[in-house]
Amino acid sequence: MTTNNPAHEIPKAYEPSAHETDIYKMWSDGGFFAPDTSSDKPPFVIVMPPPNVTGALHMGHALTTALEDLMTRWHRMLGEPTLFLPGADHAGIATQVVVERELKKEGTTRHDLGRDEFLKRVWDWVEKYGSRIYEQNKRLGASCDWSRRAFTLDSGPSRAVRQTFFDLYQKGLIYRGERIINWCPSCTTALSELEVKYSDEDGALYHIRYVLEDGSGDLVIATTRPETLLGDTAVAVNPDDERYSAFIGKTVSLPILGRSIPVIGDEAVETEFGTGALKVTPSHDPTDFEIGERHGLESINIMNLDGSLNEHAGPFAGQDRFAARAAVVERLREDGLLVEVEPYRHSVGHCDRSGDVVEPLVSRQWFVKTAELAAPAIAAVRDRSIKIVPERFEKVYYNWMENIRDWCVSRQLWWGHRIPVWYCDDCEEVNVAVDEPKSCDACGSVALRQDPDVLDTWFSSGLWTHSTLGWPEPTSDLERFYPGTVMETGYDILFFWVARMIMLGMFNNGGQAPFSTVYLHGLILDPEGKKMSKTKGNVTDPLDLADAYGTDALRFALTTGNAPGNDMRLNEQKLEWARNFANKVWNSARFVMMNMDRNQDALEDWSERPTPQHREDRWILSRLGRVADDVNTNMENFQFGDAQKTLHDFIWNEYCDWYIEMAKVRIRAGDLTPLPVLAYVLERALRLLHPFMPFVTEAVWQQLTSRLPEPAQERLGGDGRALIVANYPTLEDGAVDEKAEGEIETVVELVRAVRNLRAEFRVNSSQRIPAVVNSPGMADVMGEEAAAIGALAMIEPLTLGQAEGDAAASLVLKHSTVTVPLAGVVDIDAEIKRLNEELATLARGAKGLEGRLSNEQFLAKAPDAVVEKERERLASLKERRQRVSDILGRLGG
RNA sequence: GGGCGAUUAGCUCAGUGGUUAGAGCGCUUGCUUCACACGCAAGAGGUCGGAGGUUCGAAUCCCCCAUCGCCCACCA
Repeated sequence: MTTNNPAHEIPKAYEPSAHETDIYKMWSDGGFFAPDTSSDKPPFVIVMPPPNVTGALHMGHALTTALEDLMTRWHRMLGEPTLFLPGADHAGIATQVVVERELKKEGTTRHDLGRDEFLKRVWDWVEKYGSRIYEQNKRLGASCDWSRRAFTLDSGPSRAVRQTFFDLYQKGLIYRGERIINWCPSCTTALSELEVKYSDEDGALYHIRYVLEDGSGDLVIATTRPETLLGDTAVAVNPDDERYSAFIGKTVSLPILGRSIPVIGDEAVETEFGTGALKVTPSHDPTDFEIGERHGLESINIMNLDGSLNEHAGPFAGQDRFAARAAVVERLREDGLLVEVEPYRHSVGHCDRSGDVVEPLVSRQWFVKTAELAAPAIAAVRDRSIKIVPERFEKVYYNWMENIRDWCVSRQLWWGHRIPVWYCDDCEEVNVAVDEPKSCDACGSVALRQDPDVLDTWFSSGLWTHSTLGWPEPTSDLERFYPGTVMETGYDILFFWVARMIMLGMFNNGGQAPFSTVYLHGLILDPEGKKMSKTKGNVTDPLDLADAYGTDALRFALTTGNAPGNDMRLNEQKLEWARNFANKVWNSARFVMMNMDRNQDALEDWSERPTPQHREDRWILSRLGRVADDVNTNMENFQFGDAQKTLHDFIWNEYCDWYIEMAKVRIRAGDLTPLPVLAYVLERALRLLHPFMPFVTEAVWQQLTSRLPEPAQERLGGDGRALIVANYPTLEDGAVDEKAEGEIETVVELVRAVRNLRAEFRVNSSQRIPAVVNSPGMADVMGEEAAAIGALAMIEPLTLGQAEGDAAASLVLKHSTVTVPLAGVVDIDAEIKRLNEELATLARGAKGLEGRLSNEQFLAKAPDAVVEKERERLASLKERRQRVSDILGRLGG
């Protein structure tokens, strides 16, 4: 990092790559990322959603990191101990699939390797690639406490998993049962409801005839999965359906297999759908499973775990499910039992990971009883102990939580937390324990076998807010940093993760919610508004963008200009806009430092608010104070986009376009009093901007503050003399001066008016013109600012007073009238026309206001302040109208 | 079948009751002004998706409708 270069040697454009690495190292070496544990202030804690350990950083991660880091940095600068805790998730299925794919290339499988050898391979993989995601987050400037980084399979979080399982079991909230679950034949594991994604697909509705055994007729059923008829154990009709009520109690012969199955009546059957008769396959359909339970039907599983049919499928045993479907249909056709094949679009479930079609089937799995856990989690949001931003997601949360179903947590995988259950071979006792038991609790036998399955990845993720802090041990971190402050993540994992964290966090911590605010961000979409996905090939790598535009630009672009929870399209223009802003900051500093270096002798200590020498100084200081106040308010309300927009506009439009330009006029005239104000306001602006653009602000700040005497440097930057730990500005750092604000507003209006006239009359940009400013109430202001106005509007000479002569163009402003005598340039007729138009506009405005002010209802019901404001507006409009008609009179219009 | 969101300038988006609705990009015009062409200055461009209602006052609140997107839901 170059901190002491003379300003004229500073490059004209900000080059992110020349600074980012060094600055990050400086922060890291300085120890600024770790929370100050000596502080008495309540800490700010944000636990990073752990990315998949095998994954690469995508746009969603970049957004998460940008948002979490800006919150963290703001709180750090407020002097709060801040903990931004990073980590990674073992991501059960995802990781296992990746390694299995590797094995396949080598021509082997995990089964060939065996469990231990396979797990070794996965760990090797994690060793090799697991730190990639951390490095990527560092490139984004994440001010995480890396000394506390956690991995879900670390011993601490693993113990937390076993302890939670044990506690849930003790309270009867976890059980093992035979239930219908979603099975992925590719991953050969059970899935939870959430891991199944449904999509509408074209298929067929097969109408199949089931013949009554007493020869009295037949029933036609409709199904989308004809192969499952091999597992049918009944045919059901609605008991109120007159077409079929006579059949209830009879038996039909199951096509192909010829088994005798009963016709039953059940309310669940919709008379309207299909033929009104339903084949019942309790083993392979959730509705059928329930019907089976109600009627005590046998449940015949016809499928192997790889999706092929098993011995119960008779002639189709061994065939894959889709081949079997075709074969069954063919056989039905041959048997004359296929009545109709109706094209049919219906919803098909796919595995979230493999994309394979999911099969519902009955299987023995572990389930978490969620209703009891959900109740306090719902209450926590209702009583506002947890606030969801934006609020509309609370409704979504309630809806899901209030209809929550038991959570299948066992997975038939090898990579993950193995279920802490040991079965006794001798007495069949189920031993649930935190640590591996030596012998069976019931009979003392040592013939124990641990459950081969692992837990759903989201089970350990659900403990993340406290397992990372040492729970169940009563560590000082747990004591100090639980509950956390904000949980920031995408709305797409509200159910997967947030809901479960709230449930398990409260369960494990005596009902204490794991965080007080949930901030949900939207999705980053491609420029066409499409979701980014690998298969679509429209994925942009955030680090490529960071390379091209700088990390600050990427972060700024991702977090500005959209509201919480809304999706955002990202395009190059937006990144350019953000990059340009970083460059603007860089160059404004370059200007200030060049002037400081040039006038070193005159430079005073500007580390504290300088005494304003001029109206402009009072104005920019006042604006600084207001902006600081606005930004802090927006931050408190999680309106990050607004905070950044406010800063962008202040720095660019007010500080650069007006204050610097006005200051130039004085500096050129040899008045150096703007220098301390320029430096001070820039320094405070850098602090304000730091959470959003950490690198460029730190780079500039280091160079700027190196131009202060040592003691002042200390005072500015805290112990470390780094912006990252400087205090965040407040209203007091400026000083609201409404008078100065109003007066400069008038000056700005005047300068703009003259520029406008110049452009309209196509006055050569280098030609200075004369102007007369008539501003009775503001004469002293105009006098004092005359030099600046003259320079900025290219006026020469600037005369105060009443204009004379008629070959002139005039603009009537709020507090002044400016007249530019441009003999030979101004077309008087056109000028009269223009003024008449303006008169009409003013008259229209006045008429509207008069109407409103003569409305009794308005006077009676609107607040006094509003009425008063309208009166003032009307008076001002009338006064301006008078001035315009005076000018018209002079011109003879 | 429910629910949510979006619909505002050519494009991408801010803006939740109080002047004449804002920004960036793009566009037009003029600037090699000693911080910045990743720049400066001036400008054009909108009946805020449609209809109705509440209100002194509606882009903003309510009702209905339309289009697009997302989420949830066991109709085989």
